[in-house]
Amino acid sequence: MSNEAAHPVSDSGSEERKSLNFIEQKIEADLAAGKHGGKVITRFPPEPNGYLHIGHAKAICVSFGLAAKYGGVTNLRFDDTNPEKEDTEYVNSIREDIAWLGFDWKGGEFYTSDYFEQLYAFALQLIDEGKAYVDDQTPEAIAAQKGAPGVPGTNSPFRDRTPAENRALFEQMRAGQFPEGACVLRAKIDMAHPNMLMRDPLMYRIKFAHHHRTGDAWCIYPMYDFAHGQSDSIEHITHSLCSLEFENHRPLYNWFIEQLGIYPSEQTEFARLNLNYTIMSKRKLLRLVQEGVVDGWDDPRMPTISGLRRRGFTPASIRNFADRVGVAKRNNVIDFSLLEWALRDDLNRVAPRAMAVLRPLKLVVVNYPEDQVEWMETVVNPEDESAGTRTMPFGRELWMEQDDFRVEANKKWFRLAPGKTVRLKSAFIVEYVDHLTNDEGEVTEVHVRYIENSRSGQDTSGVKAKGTLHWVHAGHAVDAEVRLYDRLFSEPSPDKDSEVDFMEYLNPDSLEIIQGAKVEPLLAEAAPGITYQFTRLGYFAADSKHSKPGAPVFNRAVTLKDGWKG
RNA sequence: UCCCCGAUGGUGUAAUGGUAACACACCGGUUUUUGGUGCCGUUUUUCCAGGUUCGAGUCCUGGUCGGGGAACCA
Repeated sequence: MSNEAAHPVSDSGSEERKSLNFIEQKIEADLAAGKHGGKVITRFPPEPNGYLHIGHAKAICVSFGLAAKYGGVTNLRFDDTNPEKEDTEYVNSIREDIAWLGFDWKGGEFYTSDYFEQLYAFALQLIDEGKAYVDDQTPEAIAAQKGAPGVPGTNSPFRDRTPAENRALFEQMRAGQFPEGACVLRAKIDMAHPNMLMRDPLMYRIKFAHHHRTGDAWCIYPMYDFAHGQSDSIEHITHSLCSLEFENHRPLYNWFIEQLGIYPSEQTEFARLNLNYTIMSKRKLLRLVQEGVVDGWDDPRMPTISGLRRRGFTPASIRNFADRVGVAKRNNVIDFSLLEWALRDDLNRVAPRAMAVLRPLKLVVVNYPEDQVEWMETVVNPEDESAGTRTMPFGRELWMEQDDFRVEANKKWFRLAPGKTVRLKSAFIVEYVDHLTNDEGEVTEVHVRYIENSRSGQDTSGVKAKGTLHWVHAGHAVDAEVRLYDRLFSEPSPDKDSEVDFMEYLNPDSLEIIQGAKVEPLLAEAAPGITYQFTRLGYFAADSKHSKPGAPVFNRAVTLKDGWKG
């Protein structure tokens, strides 16, 4: 059960929109030119070394979305060439997150490690053609020979080994006859190339590490640059979309494909998503988890997909967000408010409404019979008639929100105060009678009188109430814990300053836990996966980790927009 | 120092040589039994200098500014 299951959302972007982003323009040009046999196959290539975040969500929406738009498919490929960092746990979470977002990898599920044998054969091919060599130098020596931007590098003394010699050496590398670090396989390109990545880049290194899929079958592993393009090529990926940081890699990507004479996949780069008041680096997110600053990768304050899910975000809202963000090559920082807007926009249409009082204040309807309970009918969602109606118990003793009462108030105050009259949502209009205070001067109880013929839907009283309050019947109320979240960082760009640790910018008030909130009976069994609108408060979802039937724990996904300038 | 990429309101994204537009944010109004939603509206924009052209955000040249670029990471 989820908001989306109950209300299938037609995907955004369906409305006519003439303008195409630069990748769509390229694809249409390619299609028009009959390139790639008129096909569009994309891929999403996560390294299984962490959890997916909202930045990946954008990339997923772009790669899967574009393929779908042009009648193609998308492959999911786990880029697992570094066994020391990768794990099956991450593979599973990545699968779950992509599926939850609403995409399926019709093209298939692949692993770069599936291609290790093929990649090895490619390496031998280059060796035999004199385009790759085994280098016995230390990492330090190789780095020193790289030169610098503007300064040409120098050739390795091992650069001119014969193909036969290189082949024998490389075979020995695979056979485990050399220790880690003893040698590497390098492409023979140009040590004076202006692009540093073209200065005889490493293709293979020795690692006696256990791989999550191939186990101990290999002790040499290909580097990213020698694996990614060829993997795309093997899968006949037509449009390999990635982030800007790989622009400098494109010449290398093309070089390997050209030298090998294999399927000409093409790489196109676009700007990754940046969101203010948060961080996107996997390494930093991991630190938040490891240092216990948050409650795991799926803490509702985390920008991870699992965190957003736990917080109460819907897949449709994230897809819509990605759509609004757009695709371009310019570096960008998106306002967090756009994400919140996307959530509200979706939830306003699909979220069932419910009554909850976060900070309860006793409200006594003094002229209402002591033992009487009436079940008031109300709509489940005013934006969706098909959602129907439900009933809520009403009686003499109710809970109201502390924030909705003031002892002193001016004309702009629409809520309850001495002399004021308000509507109790879906029930009666009530007028102030008096209130009680304790020794500290705090208000402990508010007394009102209800107007009998003002019942919701059958109001003949003629009385006007400017404000409408939410409430819960005391006798039927269920206690709940409610967790209110604010942005995790108080600084728009927590990693703006390399001198300052981003942890310095943590927002100390990013989580507020409220015990003893009072919610209407139907919320007692609320299940994670469905996000409710708590009337006048915001959108809330039961917490998947801590909520239990009868003892619910709610996460606030986002507040309602508050237009009150009081 | 060299290579690559980018520059349009506060933030994003369009305009594909022909009136700079859309969304978010902001501000104001209106509707409302959610101070929500909806609806209407205000404010704010082409980095600089030359050039081509009847006409330049768009093309050319130079500059400025910003981002990326050396890993036995991806």
